[in-house]
Amino acid sequence: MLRSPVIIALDWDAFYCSVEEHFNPELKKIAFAVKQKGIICTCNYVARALGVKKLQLLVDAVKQFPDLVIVNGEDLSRYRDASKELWYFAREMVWGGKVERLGFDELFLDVTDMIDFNIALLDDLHVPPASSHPVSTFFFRMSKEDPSVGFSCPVSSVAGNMAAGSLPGDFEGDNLRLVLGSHLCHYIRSQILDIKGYTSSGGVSINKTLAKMAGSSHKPNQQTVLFPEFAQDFLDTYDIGRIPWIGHKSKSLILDAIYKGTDSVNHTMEGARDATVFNVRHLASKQLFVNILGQSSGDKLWNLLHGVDQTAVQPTSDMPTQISIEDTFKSLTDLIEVHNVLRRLTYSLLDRMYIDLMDSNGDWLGHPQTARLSTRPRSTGYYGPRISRSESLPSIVFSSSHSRDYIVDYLVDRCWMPLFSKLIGDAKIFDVVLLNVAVVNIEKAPTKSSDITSFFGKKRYTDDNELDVVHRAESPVTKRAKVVGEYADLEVAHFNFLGEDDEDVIFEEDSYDEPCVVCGQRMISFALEAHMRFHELGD
DNA sequence: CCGGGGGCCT
DNA sequence: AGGCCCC
Repeated sequence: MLRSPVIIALDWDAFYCSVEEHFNPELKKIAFAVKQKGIICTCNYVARALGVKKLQLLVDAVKQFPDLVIVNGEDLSRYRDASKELWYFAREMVWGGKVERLGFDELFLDVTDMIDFNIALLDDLHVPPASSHPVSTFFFRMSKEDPSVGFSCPVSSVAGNMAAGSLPGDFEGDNLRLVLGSHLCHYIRSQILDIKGYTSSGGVSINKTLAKMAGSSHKPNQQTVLFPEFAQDFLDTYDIGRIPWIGHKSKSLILDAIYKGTDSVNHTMEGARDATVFNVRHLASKQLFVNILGQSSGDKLWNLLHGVDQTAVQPTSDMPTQISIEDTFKSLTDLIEVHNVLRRLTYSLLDRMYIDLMDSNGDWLGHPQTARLSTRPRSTGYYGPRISRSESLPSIVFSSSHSRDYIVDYLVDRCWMPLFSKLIGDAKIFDVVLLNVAVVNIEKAPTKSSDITSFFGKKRYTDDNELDVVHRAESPVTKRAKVVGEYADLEVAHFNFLGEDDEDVIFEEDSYDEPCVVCGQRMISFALEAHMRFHELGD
């Protein structure tokens, strides 16, 4: 018999607010909201009790709630750091590190292996069906190696809520696995609260979508298990637009297709078209979905309506696939202003690269290959589509021998401004409401920290072939050496750190002037701030 | 009056 | 390069 996966979805409650409360505990007692530009992006539960809404216009909110405290949340650094910290912490507890991050405040945990292992232990105990032994408890092991690591839980009841409030027909097989999953979820949430101080909502089910929806059904600081036998009933009352992965476009296409024959008044009237999962399931078909959404999306969304979601938890990589920084404006028409904004954004972008792409030794873990500039013309509206242009990212970005100011100026003048010209066309007259600078196509640097260092440590550089291998492995650095020419590159710097070949090393002495107070590593001064964040996050 | 990100697919 | 989706 095929066993179902056990998936836990976690969602940090009012995340940006929790982070702000972490920095300023006094906020816990008062109603406050986090704003970005003219919008309330989230608010704490004290404020929600008063009626403050997420995504409410700031002007409306302050008018309606004069005492509402407003915190600016346009700089995401603290939220990103906290998000990473909680993700790392959760990952420690999940075997194989199977944890996927969605946005800053949600995680999917594939705990199937942990459940399998513990179910086997439970079977060995010959515990009879729970109904006949309602008090039987079980020690859930969190470690395969150390039998003392884990927690005690009852196997005769679930932790937290049950979706639709329904007890399953039995507590065996997949149902028992979910019961154990609910206790594991509770334990993980408790650890996160006790040690990190963040409350969360949890969902437990047999796939990502059901787990996520279950978790959303009881908030905040609660959890919900959804047994597969109730999944269809649970889903049927939902509007299809509330199913994760069914967005506005898909919903609209689906409803248009279903109600194609109906009169145009009903078409445009809100609420005239029944969009419940139940209704759509009965009026549409898999074939219809495939026809209007394409094979892969149609198939996927049709399955979702039936509680079927085959997508695996994709462990989130330590390396982001892109890094972007943006700002929005009412109107931007002056090239000098654009230049100034791009300079500011580029400073932040470099910071982000030092934080997310450099290890604590100052070595690059990944090299973005592409620079992308996006904008939004005001002519297509504040919610119109973005347009973008890309080009190869100049390798000077990875140079440790140029000042940060120099790199910023280089990028703005040689990269972003030419791309901006491409975007606005020949007329040179423009009005844009958004600028976004990004580095994408991030290639993983060859793993060097242990392997290559020990290689350098043991070997002399007498074997040309082996040296060749090293050079080829570090091709991004080699490429940079061609551009930089007279300056030393990272490989040379490495030789120097290892006490090799001091004399032909040429780099600005000031560049490596700053020792880290934690580890003593010397590095370029402008990377130190980012470097300290690594220590704070425990690498 | 108009969030700042991020991922995957086509 | 853009479109969809998520938060």
